[in-house]
Amino acid sequence: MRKPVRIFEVAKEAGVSPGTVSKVLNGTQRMAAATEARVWKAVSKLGYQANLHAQILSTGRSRALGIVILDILNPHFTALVKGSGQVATERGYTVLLADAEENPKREQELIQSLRARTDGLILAGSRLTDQEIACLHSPEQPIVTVGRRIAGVPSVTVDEYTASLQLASYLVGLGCQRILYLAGPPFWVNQERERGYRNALEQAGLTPQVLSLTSPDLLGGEQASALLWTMQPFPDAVICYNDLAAIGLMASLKTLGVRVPQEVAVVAFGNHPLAAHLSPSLTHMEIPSRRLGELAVGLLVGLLEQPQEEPQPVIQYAVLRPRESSRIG
Amino acid sequence: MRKPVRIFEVAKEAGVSPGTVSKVLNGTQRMAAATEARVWKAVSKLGYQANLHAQILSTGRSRALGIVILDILNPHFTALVKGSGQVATERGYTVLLADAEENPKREQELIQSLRARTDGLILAGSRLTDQEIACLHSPEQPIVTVGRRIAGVPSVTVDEYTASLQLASYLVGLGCQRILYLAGPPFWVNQERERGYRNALEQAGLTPQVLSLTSPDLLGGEQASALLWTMQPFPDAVICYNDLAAIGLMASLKTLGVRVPQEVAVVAFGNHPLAAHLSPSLTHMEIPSRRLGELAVGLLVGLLEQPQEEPQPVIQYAVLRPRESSRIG
DNA sequence: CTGTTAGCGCTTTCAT
DNA sequence: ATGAAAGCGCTAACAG
Repeated sequence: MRKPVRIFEVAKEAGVSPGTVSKVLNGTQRMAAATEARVWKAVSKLGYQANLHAQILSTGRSRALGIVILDILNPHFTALVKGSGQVATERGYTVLLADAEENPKREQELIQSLRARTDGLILAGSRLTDQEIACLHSPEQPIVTVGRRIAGVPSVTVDEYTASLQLASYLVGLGCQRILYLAGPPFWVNQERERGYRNALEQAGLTPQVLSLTSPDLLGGEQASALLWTMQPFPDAVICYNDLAAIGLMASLKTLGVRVPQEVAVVAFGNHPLAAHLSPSLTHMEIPSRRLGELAVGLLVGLLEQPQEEPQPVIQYAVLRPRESSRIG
Repeated sequence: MRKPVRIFEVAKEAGVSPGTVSKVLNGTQRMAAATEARVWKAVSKLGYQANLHAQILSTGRSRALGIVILDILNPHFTALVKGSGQVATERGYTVLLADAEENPKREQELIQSLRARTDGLILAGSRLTDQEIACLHSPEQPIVTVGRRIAGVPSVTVDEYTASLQLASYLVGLGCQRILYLAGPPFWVNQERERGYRNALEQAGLTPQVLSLTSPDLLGGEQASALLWTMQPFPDAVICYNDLAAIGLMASLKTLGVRVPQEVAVVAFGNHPLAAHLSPSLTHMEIPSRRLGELAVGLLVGLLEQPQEEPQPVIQYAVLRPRESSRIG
C-alpha cells in the first residue's frame, strides 16, 4: 500500500536538501536551529524512517551485534543472552540472536548470515574448530568467544579449571572416595573441568573415573544412570558436566530407587534457575552466565569502537553453592 | 585488511559483465554453460560473497524473519523458537530473534529494529495493545501473533478456553471443592484461561476464586504462597497461569510445610521440560509451544509468498498430562 | 551553514 | 546469450 517515505521527500517538505536532512537526523553536523526544527517537523509529519539497508550500505556499519548460542533450551545460554541485551542497548546496539541447535553445519550458516548483518559476533558454546573460529575473527568483523580460549581471539571465560578443582575438593572434604565425573562434549570447557577434577583427585590420592554423557542435557543425564547402575563399586559422588545432566540423572536414580545424597551425592556446574527448587536441591558451582553475556558485549563493543587495542582475555569465577544433593553425614 | 571482493572483480576475472555474474549466481537467467562455469570458477577463486545490504536495497527483500519473544527465560518461548528455526531453514529464511524482556517499550524498539531487517515478524507473547499490533501489520510487512487473536492480524493460538475448561473440570472430577485460579497478566491467553475456569466452576456449582500473580514466573509463584496462606478456608486445588509459577508455588508451599497434593493439588498450563522431573511431578495442560513456532513460521512464509490469500487463524489444542501434583485420594 | 555530487554494491530492464 | 546503464535510498566529501 503506502510506500515508505524517502529522505528526498522530507527534504522537499522542509525546503532543504537531502544532505541537510541526513546531517540533522544523524547529528553529523549542526545546522541553524530554524532549519533543524523544520527538518524535524517534516520528519514527524511524514513519519519518515530511514531505510536501514541504504544506511548500512553507505556507512558500512550496522550497529548490530550477533550472538550465536549453542542451544536455546539450555538455561546457561538464555541467561547469557539476558545479560547481553542490557549492555548492548546501553551502548546503542541491537542484538540479533540465533540458535545453533548444537549443529556445527547449521552454526556455520547462521554465522555467515549474522556476520553479513552485524558489526561483530559473539559465539557462545561454539562447536566449530579453533581454526574455523580463528579464521572468522578480523579487526573489521571481530569475534568474541564465550567459554572458549583460542589464540588471537578475544574471549570471556570462567576459570573452569579452578572451579572444577574446588568442586571436586569439596566432595573429597565431605569424605567421598569414589568420585565419578560425567564428562560433556570434548571442547574447552569440558577439558578444563576434567583437568581440574583429575588434579583434585590425584592430590587426594583418589582414582579419577570419567564417563562421557551421551549429550549434555536432561536425556544424557537420564541415560547415564544406566551406566552408573552397572558400576562396581558404585560411586559415592557424581560430578556432572552441567546441571541439566544432573537433573536428568537424579530423576533416573530416583526411579531406580537410589537415594541422593544418602547413597550418592550429585553435583554439577551451572546456574539452572530451578537448582534450588528441586528436591533434593542441587549443589553446584554457579557459573555467572548472565555476567558472561554482559562482559562479552562490553568486550565486543570495545573492539568495535577502539580497534587498535589488543584485548585481554576476560576471566570470571564460579561460586560453590552447597545444597541438599551433597548433604552428607 | 583485505577488502571484500565485489561483483565487478568477479566479472573481470570471468571476462563477463557484472550483470551476467548476478544472473548466474541468482539463477535469474540461464547463460551459456561455458559462461556459467567461468563465473563459478571466478567466484570460488576470489571467494566472492555478495554484499547482503546492497542486495536487499536493490531487491527489497531480505529473506529473513524476525521473532520477538516475551521472555527468553521462559521455556514456553524457547521451545517456540526451536520450532521456528527448523521450518524457517526449510523454507529458505533466516530467523532473527529478539527478547523483549517483558518490557513494552523495549519491545517496540526491537520490533522497529527487526522490522527494518526482515520481511515479516512473529510476535510471541506481545505486551503491546491490540491497536499497536494491528497498526504494525501490513501485506508488505506482515505480522503473525502467537497466543493472541486480533481482528485482521494472522495468528497461531491454542484453544485456551477449552484447555482451561478441561483442566478445571478434571479437578472437579477429582472431588476438589475450593479451586483457586492464580491469574497471569491481563492479555488474551489469561482472559481465555480465566473464562474457561469460571465456566467450569459455575457448571459444577462451585465458586470461582481468582488471585493475580505478581509476575508469571518462579518469583510470582513463590510470592503467591503468602496470599494462599491467609485464605480461609484454604483451597484444595490451585490452577496456575503457567508452570513457572506452579513450580515457585510448590517450592514455597514445601517450605511452609503444606503438602502437595495431599493438602492442596497444584496444576498449571505449560510444557516445562522439568515438569515430569520434579517431586511431586507437575500435572499440566501441555501447550504445544514448539508446534506453535513451526506453524507461525509456516503461516508467515505463506503470507510472504502468497500475499493475496486471506489467512485463517491457526488453532491448536492442549493436552492434559496428569501427574503427581494432582494425585488425590 | 547548506547544496551538489559522487559513490556504497547489487539487480534488472532494455538493447543488442 | 550478454552488456550497458539506471536505479535502490542514504551518507559524506567538497564547494560555495
